[in-house]
Amino acid sequence: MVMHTDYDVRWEGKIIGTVDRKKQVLEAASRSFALFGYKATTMEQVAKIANVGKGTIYTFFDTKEQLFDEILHEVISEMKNIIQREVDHNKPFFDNLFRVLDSLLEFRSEHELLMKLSQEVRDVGTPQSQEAMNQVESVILAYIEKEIRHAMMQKELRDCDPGIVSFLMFKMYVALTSEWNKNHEPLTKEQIKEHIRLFLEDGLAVHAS
Amino acid sequence: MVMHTDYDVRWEGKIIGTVDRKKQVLEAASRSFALFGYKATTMEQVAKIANVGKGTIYTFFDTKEQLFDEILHEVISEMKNIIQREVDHNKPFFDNLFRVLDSLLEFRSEHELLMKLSQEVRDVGTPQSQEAMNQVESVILAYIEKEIRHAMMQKELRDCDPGIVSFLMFKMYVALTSEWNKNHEPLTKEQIKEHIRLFLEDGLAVHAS
DNA sequence: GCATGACCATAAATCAAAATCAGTCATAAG
DNA sequence: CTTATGACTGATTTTGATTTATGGTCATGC
Repeated sequence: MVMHTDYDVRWEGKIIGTVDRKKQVLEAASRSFALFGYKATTMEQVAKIANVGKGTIYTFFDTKEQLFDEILHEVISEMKNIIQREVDHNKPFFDNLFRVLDSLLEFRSEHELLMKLSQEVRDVGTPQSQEAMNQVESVILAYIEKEIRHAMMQKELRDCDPGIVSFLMFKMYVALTSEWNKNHEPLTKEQIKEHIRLFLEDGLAVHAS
Repeated sequence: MVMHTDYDVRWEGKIIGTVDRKKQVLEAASRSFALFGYKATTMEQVAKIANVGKGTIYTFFDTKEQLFDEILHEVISEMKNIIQREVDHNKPFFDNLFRVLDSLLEFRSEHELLMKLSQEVRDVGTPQSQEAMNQVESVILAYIEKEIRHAMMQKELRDCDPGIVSFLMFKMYVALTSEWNKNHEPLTKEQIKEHIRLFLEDGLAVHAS
């Protein structure tokens, strides 16, 4: 069954546009979740922003949680697209890694939602935001792990446990991009990349040569 | 002014022992803080365990916080001792690092208190436990940073920013010893050391040789 | 036929009463 | 006399009863 979501907008009898109510709702909810987090976003507020009656939202989404999930999966999907776009298996592992990091750091809209959700996890511990962050984390970890396996096969990386190493790489990234900022001036993108290179690519020790 | 803390314990007129009330209080409080955390430890409880009146505690310590601080500084001091005992500047940096890690992981009593406090930070966010963990963290960071500077001078380590690198090493350690356990089976001490070696000493990349 | 907002049940915020606890001090013990 | 003590106090936290807010429904009207 296909549901109508488009309606003509008329003025003096003439069609001057169409309005996709579902899209309106999704956009309003996106902005609200990114701005206020999951808990502080109310369905009435979303309806107001979307210029729709509250009941209308429930013709598209069964619950608040489903609406949130749809938006979250959009974000995750967008992240996967970025990754796929940037990864080129003809190029070296570290090239791909840094290009993906760069691109991910660019995407404001994704970042705003994720930052707000991780703040909500710290401050109130909303289960839905907790769960959302877990999902995002596991998507990222799965990508890194896959790439590590590939690079290991290509003998670009040493033999290692991809699960543990991907976990460590992710934690390192989070440490540099967000935990460091709690007590220090934020690092530049260049500093972040340089330190990831130092640990992953070169190693810290001076080797006999 | 010197305060009495020792008293003779007599039986049928004969001295059969002495009791150091301050030591009793410190021991009781140590166990209680490690078992229940800062907030859930009450002064009355400490008095009960120590077999003293509540008022007696206040002849040695002005406040609950001061009592806690004294115990915390004992722990920190013990950690510094361990470090000093294990570090030998004639040996390589990574040797020292791993020996210190080993010894720190042994010390049950220290670990119990610190684990309880970090749980308290997550679960209730008691300011005193927050502050305590910050102090411990900065002691550890200061040690790592000092050792990194020394190793850099000895040309054992590459040129790097000691502040950022010590921060990353610490975060890596925490990731391996405690964050990993939230979703996986704990790693063995050997696995932990092996991965720290992989990242810090060797680097992950296969280098042309 | 579809959007809507008043409506309902439940979950969250509020607030006052009750309980707890850090810290004091008058008294007891030695 | 000196020191230990636990009943006491005021401030803070917990509790639970009441109010408010919110997710979700549905009868109405456009």
